Amino acid sequence: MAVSARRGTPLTIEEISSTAVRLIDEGGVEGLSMRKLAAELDVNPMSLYHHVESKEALLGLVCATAAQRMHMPPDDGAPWQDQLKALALAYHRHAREHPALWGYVHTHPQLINDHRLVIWQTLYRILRLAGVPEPELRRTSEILNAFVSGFIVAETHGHMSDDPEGVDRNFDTAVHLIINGMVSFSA
Amino acid sequence: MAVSARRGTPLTIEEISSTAVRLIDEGGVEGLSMRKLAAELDVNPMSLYHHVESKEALLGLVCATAAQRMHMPPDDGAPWQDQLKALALAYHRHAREHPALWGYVHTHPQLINDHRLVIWQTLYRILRLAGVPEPELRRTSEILNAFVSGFIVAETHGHMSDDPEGVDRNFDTAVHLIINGMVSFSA
DNA sequence: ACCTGAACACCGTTCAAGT
DNA sequence: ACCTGAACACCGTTCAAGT
Repeated sequence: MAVSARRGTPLTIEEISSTAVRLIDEGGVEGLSMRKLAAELDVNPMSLYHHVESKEALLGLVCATAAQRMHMPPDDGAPWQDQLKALALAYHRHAREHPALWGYVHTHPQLINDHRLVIWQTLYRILRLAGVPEPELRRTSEILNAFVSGFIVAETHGHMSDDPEGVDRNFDTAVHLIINGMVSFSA
Repeated sequence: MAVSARRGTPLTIEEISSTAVRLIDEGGVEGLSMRKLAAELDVNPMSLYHHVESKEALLGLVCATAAQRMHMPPDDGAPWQDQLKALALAYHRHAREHPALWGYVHTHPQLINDHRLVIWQTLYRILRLAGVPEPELRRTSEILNAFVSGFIVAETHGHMSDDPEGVDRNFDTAVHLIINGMVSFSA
């Protein structure tokens, strides 16, 4: 059988990807090396290159994997303000689970640039509901995404001072600021 | 004279720092290595460690250097909306000069966390003008900074689709959104 | 098909030695 | 005081060889 001498099972991309996600969660993107990942999988470093073209490709895969784990709020018929807030909360929860990965995606946005992704479609739907005209959808969603990402990266990297009145007050303020800005924008 | 065998002059921190800024501008943060920097300075790699404790410390120095080059708009007595926009423009211009460094600072915010820095003091002044109460100044400025940084990182990393009606329309929209949000916030 | 070991060209950094 | 060369423990990746 063409099977590793050190393991019983052959490698799978899922195994590689989810182990990489875990290592990054634990030690940051700069803490991940092909060699450490291979050791964690109990495999020769070079075996990885049979499933992944390069470290950069691996990181792309890892970002895609993490993005798929993000769970979008359904269309529950609520007002757009509430749905936008729910979406922001989904970002927030996901970012807290994978802070290091979030920072990486934010500075390597090619990895999430595909506007067919659910996350963009959800944002489009909510912005339509808010009355944003069709040709402005892309622009507007990119801006909102950048704002929320910026906030979350700052927060997960400790750039947000704690508020004595509650941990999530900064986040609430940020979301309210955006929503208020949108309201007076469409008026 | 205790002078390098390869150069006429001894190294200075300024020389190290500004050369590092240039290398990062040219090839990104991951393109900078101590060895390349030393080669660029025509010096032995180990000489750098006499002026800088580690690569991480060097990057801190580099961020500080770049931040000092950022030129703040003066208090010209204009309405807060205009001054806030002018400040955002200053960010924008600076980010376009050092895009790689901006991404790095944004994910390593310890480097700019000091609220005594001019940039924070300028933001505080404008927010006071906008009627933000004193105990909310820090929170509010952190949020706005995160928004604008998020936008600029997205933009400088190619995450913003081009607008046929003008390059800066996305930026204008973003700034207007924030200002409108602030207006209805204080009302 | 899938895995491996040796090798190459790089890293950051320590340390003892030079002037 | 400032600089250097050799060395150590790491990297990502190529390539020819194994099953």
